[in-house]
Amino acid sequence: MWSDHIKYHGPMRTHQLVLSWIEAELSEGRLAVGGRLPAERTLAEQLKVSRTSVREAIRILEAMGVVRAGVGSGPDAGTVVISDPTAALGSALRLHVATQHLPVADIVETRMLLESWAASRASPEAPELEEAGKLLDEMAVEGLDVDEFLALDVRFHLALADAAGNAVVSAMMGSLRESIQRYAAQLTSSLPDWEATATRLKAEHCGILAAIRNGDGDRAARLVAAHIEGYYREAGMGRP
Amino acid sequence: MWSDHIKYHGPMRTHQLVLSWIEAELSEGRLAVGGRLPAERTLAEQLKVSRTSVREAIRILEAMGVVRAGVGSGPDAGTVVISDPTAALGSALRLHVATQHLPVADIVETRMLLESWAASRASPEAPELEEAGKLLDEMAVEGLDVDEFLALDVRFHLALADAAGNAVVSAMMGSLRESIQRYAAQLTSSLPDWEATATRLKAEHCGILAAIRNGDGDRAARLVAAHIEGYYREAGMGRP
DNA sequence: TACTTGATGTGGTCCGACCACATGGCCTAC
DNA sequence: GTAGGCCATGTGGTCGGACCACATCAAGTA
Repeated sequence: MWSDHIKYHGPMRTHQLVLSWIEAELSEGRLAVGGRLPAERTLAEQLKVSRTSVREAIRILEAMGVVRAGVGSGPDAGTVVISDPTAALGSALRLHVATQHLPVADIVETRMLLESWAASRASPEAPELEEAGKLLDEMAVEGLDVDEFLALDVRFHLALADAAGNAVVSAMMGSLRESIQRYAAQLTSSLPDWEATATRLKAEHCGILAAIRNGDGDRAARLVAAHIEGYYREAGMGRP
Repeated sequence: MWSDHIKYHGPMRTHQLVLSWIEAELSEGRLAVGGRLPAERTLAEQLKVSRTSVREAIRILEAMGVVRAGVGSGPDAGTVVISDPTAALGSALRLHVATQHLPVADIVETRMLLESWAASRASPEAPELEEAGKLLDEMAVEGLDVDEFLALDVRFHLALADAAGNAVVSAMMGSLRESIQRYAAQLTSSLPDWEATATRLKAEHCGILAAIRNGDGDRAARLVAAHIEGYYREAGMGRP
């Protein structure tokens, strides 16, 4: 006798009570990013629950990227509210990839979708493009090893995603990259000629950035899609 | 002296050790969906940690939609591995919306992006379209109240997303809807003429489904985008 | 045969203790 | 008067043990 879209959650467990209290505090604005939660022992007493349950709730919030816990005294101590959606989505996706219920191919496809949309929407004047340009300069120097190059590559792509100005898309992009990072590194090691690939990637990066700066979103989107698709194809994904 | 893309995680906390053990078991295939974790007390003894830490790890996995914990004996008891990515993404997004760091407008925009992509990619023969058609029939009957209609509407849209065959996109779609469900319900109550709106929505649903069945993905995508955008505009979002 | 009852094993909750850590103020030595 | 060391305080982190509610199953009983 329950509506379809309202799940029956049984008797609420204690840590969920704590969770909803904190979520309410956030929604009502009594708790904001940068603010601190009451100390665990205090909160336990206030809510008439055990410290154990409070801690379980905080663990969840921490895993969700909503809170950061620090020991000791001073500015870094206590449990403070942060906002890192990428952390939550990233570890969730990684775990579900581990269960083999999220195919890596679907993640790559989703990444192409989000990233080409972002490229087509990015404003030519977005400040993030500055950052992206600087990253390209860093990638251009000689003697970079593979890991360094890849780290810069990640940041370049994230900067492009940020330039579209949609926080949800940015967070999802970041988490997708994170969830398949290990996998991607593995792919890279199987490339026939890394130097050649790196040169090509750099050229494509420049093309993408130029297209965005010229206001040609459609072209940028096409280039991004080709860029990503080409990389994974060259690395031998999908067609074993 | 740590590479850019490898974060230094300080001394690993005990529950994280449990977490990585379980994640490894999943990755190595020793633990799969439907399988059960060792009992909390057993696992604690195996890993030489306290039951508290084991429980914290399990709490996180539960919040991530990776396991389900059940008391008592029998088939529903114990901690069993499931796979519900939507749960994780949904609560994460909802929490971050609460912190006001994820604008609702960005979520709506992302939903439009994902859903129109799904419509353009859906195969005309996808079995999910059967389901979608049945849902349209149910929505056509007279005397449905608003909540019932909305519940069917959600399922219709999710069915379309599933028809594209990308698990990541499906999960993200579901979580986006979940995270703004309360908000959407609030919007709906402010509609000037619900009956008229419902009639229009039903007509647009039929048009979308027909376009997909005809293999006209581009048209379907355009219709979906207009469908969603029109709804939120009519309800007064964005342009106050 | 049908019912009751207890043993067993599960997660759920709570408590009290101790640890490591970081700060701040007090107290001492110079 | 100042500089240094030291301890009180408060934070999260971990642990072990206890008890509860619940569901099943097997043994005993009517």
